[in-house]
Parts: sequence; structure tokens; C-alpha cells
Amino acid sequence: MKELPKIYEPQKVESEIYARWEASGFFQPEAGQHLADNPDTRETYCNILPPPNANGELHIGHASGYTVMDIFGRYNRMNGKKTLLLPGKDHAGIQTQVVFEKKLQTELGITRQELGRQEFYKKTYAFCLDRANYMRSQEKKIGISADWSREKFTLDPDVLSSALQTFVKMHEDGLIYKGKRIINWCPRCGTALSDVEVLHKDTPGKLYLIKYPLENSDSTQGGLKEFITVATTRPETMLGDTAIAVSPKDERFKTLVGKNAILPLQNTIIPIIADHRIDLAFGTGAVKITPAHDPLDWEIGRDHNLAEIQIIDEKALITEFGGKYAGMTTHEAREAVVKDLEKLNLLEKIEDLAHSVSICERCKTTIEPLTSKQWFIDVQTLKQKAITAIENGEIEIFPNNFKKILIDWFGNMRDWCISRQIWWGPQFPVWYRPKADQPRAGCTDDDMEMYVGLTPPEGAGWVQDENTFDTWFTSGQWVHTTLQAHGDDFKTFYPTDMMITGRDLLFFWASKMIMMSLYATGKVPFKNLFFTGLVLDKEGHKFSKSRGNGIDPLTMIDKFGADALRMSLIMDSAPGQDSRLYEEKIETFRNFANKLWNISRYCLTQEGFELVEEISNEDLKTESDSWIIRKLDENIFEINKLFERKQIAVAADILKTFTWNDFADWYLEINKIEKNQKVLGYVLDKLLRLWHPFMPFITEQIWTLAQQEKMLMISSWPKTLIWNENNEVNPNKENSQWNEVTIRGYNVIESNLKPMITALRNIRAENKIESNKKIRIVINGNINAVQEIEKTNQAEIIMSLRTGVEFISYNQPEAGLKNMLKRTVGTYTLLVDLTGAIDTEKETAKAEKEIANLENFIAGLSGRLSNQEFVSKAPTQVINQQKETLTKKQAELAELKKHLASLT
RNA sequence: GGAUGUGUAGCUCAGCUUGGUUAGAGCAUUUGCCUGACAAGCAAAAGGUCAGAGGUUCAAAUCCUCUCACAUCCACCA
Repeated sequence: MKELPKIYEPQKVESEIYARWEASGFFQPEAGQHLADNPDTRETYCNILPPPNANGELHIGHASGYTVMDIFGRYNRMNGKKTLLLPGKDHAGIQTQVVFEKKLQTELGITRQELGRQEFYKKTYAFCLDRANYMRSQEKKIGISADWSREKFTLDPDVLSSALQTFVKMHEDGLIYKGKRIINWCPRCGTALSDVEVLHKDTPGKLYLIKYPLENSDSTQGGLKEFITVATTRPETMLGDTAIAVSPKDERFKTLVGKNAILPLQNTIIPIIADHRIDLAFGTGAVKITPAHDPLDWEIGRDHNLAEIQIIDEKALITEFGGKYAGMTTHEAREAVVKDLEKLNLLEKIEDLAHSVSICERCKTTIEPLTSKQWFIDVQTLKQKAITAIENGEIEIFPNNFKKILIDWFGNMRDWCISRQIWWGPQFPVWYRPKADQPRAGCTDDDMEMYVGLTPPEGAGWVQDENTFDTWFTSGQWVHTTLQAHGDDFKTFYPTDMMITGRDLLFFWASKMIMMSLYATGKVPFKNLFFTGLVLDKEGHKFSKSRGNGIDPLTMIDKFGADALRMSLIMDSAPGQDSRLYEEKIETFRNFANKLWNISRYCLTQEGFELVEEISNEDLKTESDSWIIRKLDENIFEINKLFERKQIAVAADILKTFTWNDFADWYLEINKIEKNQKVLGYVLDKLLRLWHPFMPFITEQIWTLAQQEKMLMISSWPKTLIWNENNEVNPNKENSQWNEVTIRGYNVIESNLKPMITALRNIRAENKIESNKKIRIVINGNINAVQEIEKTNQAEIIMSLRTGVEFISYNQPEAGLKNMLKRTVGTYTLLVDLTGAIDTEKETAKAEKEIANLENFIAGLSGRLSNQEFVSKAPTQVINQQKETLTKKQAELAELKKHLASLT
């Protein structure tokens, strides 16, 4: 037997273990046929891993997600399923472009424009591959059992062509259109953004009240308004106003609707219109309409046939239509416009107003709404199909309440703008050339021939559309495109079983995957959709670079081990629920790993110890053997149930309690007195298997030290001996035998031995009996029961188990016992000889407190049992159980009262 | 404005789907221990009207309604 160090040192073994797993080939689903009786009909389990953005490194959120994915993956693999966890990386269009541009700027001092589009694309590609390599090494450190031979990148030609085919098909089906609409424009990134890529930030601002003179108004006469006052937060946009709108219900302006006003500064005539979308309670009730630069104005403009005048360009500068303000930034223009209005005495007042400003999700620049020609997906039918699939339960969502959120969101989803004007990303598979009779230069779209297809059409002069795809267009197809790229994988694994992603990607990604895969394949991409919460710091803040509160997963792995990090990420958290992470928390799981290590260290150093796969009734020699086997069985049963419900945190929690509080604290200690290597070997064998999905490294290491030939990662998941899936003892004979054999020992340990020992320890501690002082005890009870203690070797355990008992006598008449402390334990009375060391006052107080406690409890219980309604309506099982408890507690109470009397 | 989540021990959180044991864990605290694997440990203890109010029920931390507090998301913001 190899010498085991006192402390488990993950740093020394983890990378070697991972290398062994990888070399074994068992990360690949094709391997491991031996796990099933019939390899050809093996059930499958597939989880396409969410591809992290290939532009940086892993953060703690990735580590958290990967841990959950790997736990389910390993669990299913051990359950004999043909298991595939397919890894990959995302090119992450805008985000990567922003990151890489910054890098270019700081390292080389150049812009992407200076580099040129082609060169920029090439360099970014290389950058992504480099980052992907680094990130892959990080992912391995977390222990993820993914099939690296199938790893994919969203821009891999095979994956990409599947995704682009979907575009072509959608175009043929009329689900894609190119149109001039108002979109979110990021002036820094130089691209359109979809609604979800825009953040809203509450900012203090100003509301400007501007007077627009009425056309032909008579300024000298009363009765008629001379001006109409509008309210705006963006005065500079008035340069592009083409109307003023009021609510049709607004009595104040009724007479003005249909008349015209004069747009100050531009001196153009604009109509006053009525529209139901105007809130008469806000501002002055009259709104200036700038169709080219505001989403609502755009809609109103479209419905009233208003002209769109673009006065802000794609660099957020005022255009030639802005007259003398042309060339200014929007900020400069605002100041100038306000100053000029003041001079004209047209600025009524400026009020403070809190409102939210739209900013670019990636670079935080203020968004300019612009009208622009972009590609859109018509989502009407797609989203309906997604909603139907979710409602029909084709996708089960964890936690369940996210189902409603997702359905509601789909309901309000607007057409999806999929074109971006960035350079990093796949270009549209669309080609143009001027119609034959058109001059080459100065063509508009209408003068062009357009062709949609994966490869350029025959003939000369075709130029590819310069737009690139929204990242979510390709990543939204990740599930089916990755599988389609490899042999029969699509046929074998689709629809996949599981998708695990952060709840922050609900709208961005989860929704797109469901729509896109449903369209492309006719089936849902996954049967289960599991959301993890966000990982927060100790104060409940998000981790962020600016806050500097990040916890680097690699540093933590280095310090505490991958298993400890994994445990700390999944414990104490429910699906979709945020959780907090901090070093002390990881440390407690490092400590637990060490506990498991030392448990194994004890077992492995026992004479003739080995891991035992199967056990029979005859191997149970003592009550404690029966107890631990039954307890283990209960735990396996519960854990299986919890895995089905995706409650892995609870599963790990009860397993931890069993491992530490039952197996280590009690069984191992008893085992030192009553050796039974077979049971020891059986329980440790099961523990290692059960812990493997959660803590793969340490369990595999111990497994190896126990000289197992096969690897733990492909060993089979433990089965219960006693219970069936209905939480009943299986009627089959073997199971009921196990039930009979174990139940007595279970009761003996749980209700007699453990409480008796605890009571003794308690008495010693409370009475401050020195640790080396031996005590004598008397155990009273009915004759049979007392004989039982002797027969089942409990006496020896009591005397040996750090209770300092040197002599036990049985059934002594209490009258003759002076100075004895008394405790009622189960059906026994325990008397402890303290030879005058009793602190009577303290003991009296304790007894009184305990009596009060018991009386209270008994009152409640007997009240319930004498309640006719309870007796007639509650299930008999519950009634019997409570009757039993009542009898027990009444006996205890009587004993306690006697004890109290003897004290005073 | 709409939605969702959270509120349980000093702190961080499980448990609630499916109501039934005197409500659990870790950290922190008090006390005693280097006891045969583990001081990253062992043992004993203290600490909670399960946010508040009402309801359903024989029975509520758990189901329903309302209120309060906090958080997040979505929409609007002229």
C-alpha cells in the first residue's frame, strides 16, 4: 500500500489525472460500450456546451456553468448512457471586435481602419484561435469531461455553412427582409444593434420646453395661441422635426390639430397632428416629431406619412440637413440650439428630468436611433412555434418560473435585426451587381441584381454584401450546427438532453436557440433547459473589472483544488438563483475534500482492505453494519431522486452529511472496535462513485490508490439494495430481505446507541469531568432490552467510544444509587456515577428546563391526538407515528420528574 | 408601468415543487480535547415567534390572498 500523505494536495495530482482521462478516450461517447449490456441500444445523453467568447479567459461564471454541466455529464455517463459533452468557442462579433480594437490601440497604436478590413479580420481570427487555446487549458483545469475531438468554433467552415444555409432557406421562405427602419446605432462601433444589445441607464437630464410659433398666427390678438410649446430632452433633434403631435383627446389643442407651425431655426412649416400614442399628461402634451431619430416618432411618421430628415449621421455628427449646425457633435449642437432659441426668446424653460439613456451593451457609448437599411428576420411565426413548443412541455425549464418569463418575452418580441456593420464576423451570403442597363457607379439597391446563396453566382461583377451577422444568429444555431458537422452525431444526439446556461442569457441566447433550431430542424434543440444564477461576491455585487472584485478560477484552483472550487460553486444554491462566492467558502470545501481523503486514508491502511462492489446479507455482522448500509441505501435513493429533479446542490448536501456525520464520525469510530473490512470497503466504494460527479479529481485519485483497474469515471452508478423508485421496499424477495436485515440495526444505532453516547459525552462536558477520569454507569430498562445491549456489543462500544466509561452495570434498583446523574435515552435510563461531583443547582435547572420543554411538546401532541378531526382525517401512518412518540415522551417525562425529585 | 425573485440562527444560505420528526448546514461564538484517518480535526453547547397580517387545512416555513422591505429583468421616458 502506497503511503498516503496526511493532507490531500490537489495541485500534485489534478493535471496528471486529467491527462489520464483524456488519454483513455472515455470523454468520447463511442467509448465505454462495456457499460451497457447492449452497446448498440445504449441511451444517449448529450449536452452541447455553451461556447464562451474566444476573446479572453474564463471567469468564475464559466467555471460555475461548466461544473453543473460536468456533474450531469458524469452522472449520466456512469449511468451507462452514451454521453457527449461537446465543447466550443464563439467568435462573439461585436464584443471581440471591441476587445481586439482596444488591444490594437494599446499595443500598436493603430485603428482597425488603418489596418484595413481584410488584415483586421485575419489578425482577429488568429487572436481568437490563440485565446481559444488558452481557454481550453483553463476548461480542462476545471475537470470538464468534454469530447475535445469534437470541439468547434462558430466560424469553422462546416458549422458556419450550416448556419448560413438557414439564412438562405429563411430568405426563400420569405422570413427575411431588407428594409429601411429605425434601428439602434452605436456611433463608436459603427453598427446597428438589436434591441437586446442596448442597455438603459438612468441618468439625470433636462427637459427643454420650446415654443414653436404657429403659422399665420396673430401675435397681437388674444384668444388664439401664438405658440405651441413642446417638451423634449434632445433639443438638437428639432432640426429634423417634421410634425408636432398631440393626443386626440387633448381639449387644449383641439383647435390646433390640422393647422401648421413654424419650425424655429430651420424655418420650415410643419403640421400639427393628432395621434393616440401621445400621453397628454406628460410635458406640455405636445410632442415634436423627428421620424429619423426616435423609434416612436418613426412609427408615428410612418403612419402619418411624414418625411424623414436625417440630421445626425453615423458618427453622431450633424448632417448637411442641419443647416448651420452641420458638422457639430450632437452635444455641441444641443448647446448651440439652446443658445439660439434663447436669443429668439423661444425657450420657455428648462426642467430637471430623470430619464434613461440607451447605451451600447459592449462599449457603453450612447446609442443614436437612426433610420438605416438593415436585414431583419420576421419573427411572427418563429416565435409562435417556440411558444407552442414550450407550452407543450417539449422543453422542460429549470427553474420552472422562467418558463413564463420566456413565453411573455417571446410574445413581445419584435423583428430581429441581424445585420451588423462590423468587420469581425461572417458576411451575408448575398451578392449584388448592377443591372445591365445601369452605370456602375452610384447604384442604389433598386438598380442592383441580388443573389442569395452560399457561393457567388456565375458571372462577373458580383460583389458580396458587406454586412456581417449578429453573433446570436450563428450561436443561436449552435446546437444543431455542431452536431451536423460530425458524422451521424445529429441523428444520434438530436434533440439533445440538456442545455445549461446563465440566466442572463435567457433572452439573448436561449430564446434564439429555440426559434432557430425549431426552424432549421423542425425539432426543439434540447429537452431540458437549466439556468444557473449569477455568481456574486461576498457583498452580493456582480464581479466586474472596474470594481476589481473578481475571483479568478485558476487562482482558486491553485489554492484550494478544482474539486473544492466546483463544490463551492454549486452548493447552497438553487437553479436560477444567484449565489455568493468568497474564499472562506471555497476553503470549507477544501476542508471537506481533505476529510474525504482522510476517510480513505483510514480505510486504505486497514489490514486487508479493498474496495468492494457487491455485498450480501451475510456480510453484515453487527448492528452498526446494518445501520450504515441502510443509511447509505437511503442516501443513494434520495440522491437519485434529486438528480432527476436537477437538485444537485441538495444531493451533494445530504451526501456530505452522510459522509462526514454518519460514516466518518460514527461508523469509522465503531469500526475501530468492531472491524468489518467488507462493509468498510463497500461503503467507501459507493461513496467514491457518488462523489465522483461533484469531485472528480480526488475521487479518481483515491480510486487509483485503492488499486482499481478500471477508471472511476466509467464505473457504474450505485444501485439501491432496498428501495424501488416508488419509495417502497421492493416486493421482490431480495430487496425485502435487505429491508428486514437492516432495519433492526438501524433502529438500535439511531435510537439507542448514538443518543446514549451523546448523553454521556454531554454529562461529562456539562459537569466538567476531566478527560482522563473514568466513570461508572448503570443502564436500566426492561430485561430483554438490557440483554440486547450486552448481546449486540453496544456496551463495549459505549466504553470505548471516547466516553470514558470503565464499568457498566445493569438494572440496579435506583433507591440504592446516590449521587447518580440520570438521563432517559430511548427506552433506557442511564445513570452516571459522579461520586459527589454533581452541581445540583445546575442539574436542577437543566432538568426543569427539559421538563418544561417536554411538557410543552406533550401537550401539543396529546392535544392533536385527542382532536377528533385529526384522528379521523390524518393518515393512519401519521397518527401511529405520533402516538408512538407520545408514549416515549411521556415515559421520559416521568423519569425526569423522578430525577428532579431526587435532586432536591 | 409590467414581471420575476428574495426575506429562515450574528453572517452566507439550503429546505417550499409533493403540508405531517421539537426547522438544517457552513462560517462566526462558548467550552473541553493533538483521542488509533483527519487541528484543514474531534467532542459538547448556545443561537431561529421561518418578514408581517389574514385565509385554506385535523395540521402551514411549505399552499392561497394582502401588506412591507430588498434585488433583478422588461417596457416607457417627447
